[in-house]
Amino acid sequence: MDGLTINEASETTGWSSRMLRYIEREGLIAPRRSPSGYRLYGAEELQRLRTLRELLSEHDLSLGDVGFARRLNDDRGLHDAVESWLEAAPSRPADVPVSDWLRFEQEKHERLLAKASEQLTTTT
Amino acid sequence: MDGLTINEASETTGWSSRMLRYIEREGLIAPRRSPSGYRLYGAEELQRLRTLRELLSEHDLSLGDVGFARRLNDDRGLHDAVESWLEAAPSRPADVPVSDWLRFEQEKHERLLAKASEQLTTTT
DNA sequence: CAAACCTTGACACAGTCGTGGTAAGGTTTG
DNA sequence: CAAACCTTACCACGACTGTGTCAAGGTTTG
Repeated sequence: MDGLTINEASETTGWSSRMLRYIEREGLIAPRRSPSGYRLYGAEELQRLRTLRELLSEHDLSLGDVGFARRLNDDRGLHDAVESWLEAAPSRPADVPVSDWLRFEQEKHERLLAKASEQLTTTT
Repeated sequence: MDGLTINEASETTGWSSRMLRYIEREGLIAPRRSPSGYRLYGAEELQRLRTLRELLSEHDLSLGDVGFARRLNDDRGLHDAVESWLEAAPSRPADVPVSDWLRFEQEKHERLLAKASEQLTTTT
């Protein structure tokens, strides 16, 4: 029997058995099965389970995020569609120079100040 | 005034003004602002808003998914981290040949059948 | 065969997502 | 200045996430 059962894997990885099944359903880590259907986690899966925990906490990701990244890797069509949409234009469009953007906040501030002093002086 | 205000953009894109603000907060489409802070949507943004709708429905994605894809594009460190985790091992490890995997269900089925007939014949 | 595992499926529950609405307050323009 | 916009911030609410627990039933092994 070369492989840990789900509860053994749970102990060495820190993931609850419930979460191990959940992770599998998300398509992230699917251990092989014994002839009777028991999950058998090998050294490789155990390592990946540990690094998965780090990946999530260090970059503030959800399991769904990683699952989506996997979809992007597996499905070229999806990857290209998303990629082309993203590249179609940056979130701050090219025709809006950074200077304008940065100036926005400042102008707003100035206007508010101007308005304020106006109202202080020209009390209608 | 070259640009539609949020409600005008809402009418031509189908997104509610509420969602346009939400989409902006997700980092997907940030229109430039008038000096007083009004959002001004240009032709490019309007087009992207329409294609965004298609992207989501055709590939069954969420706004969060696209936002995450954007993070992957913008943050090389994140991209590499996720990528290396994914490449570390396929969800169906190499040491589990497809044939084994496929055979699993069948064997399970056979075992169940065998068990059933056993119990029918050797009634304890 | 009984104890101690494993499996899938279902109920539960707090938290976040996607959406709408409302409130309090600037902006624009007749 | 009043109507009709816009802004941000908050409450609401169903649906999905992440997680636990329990139930009904197979597997393994002393």
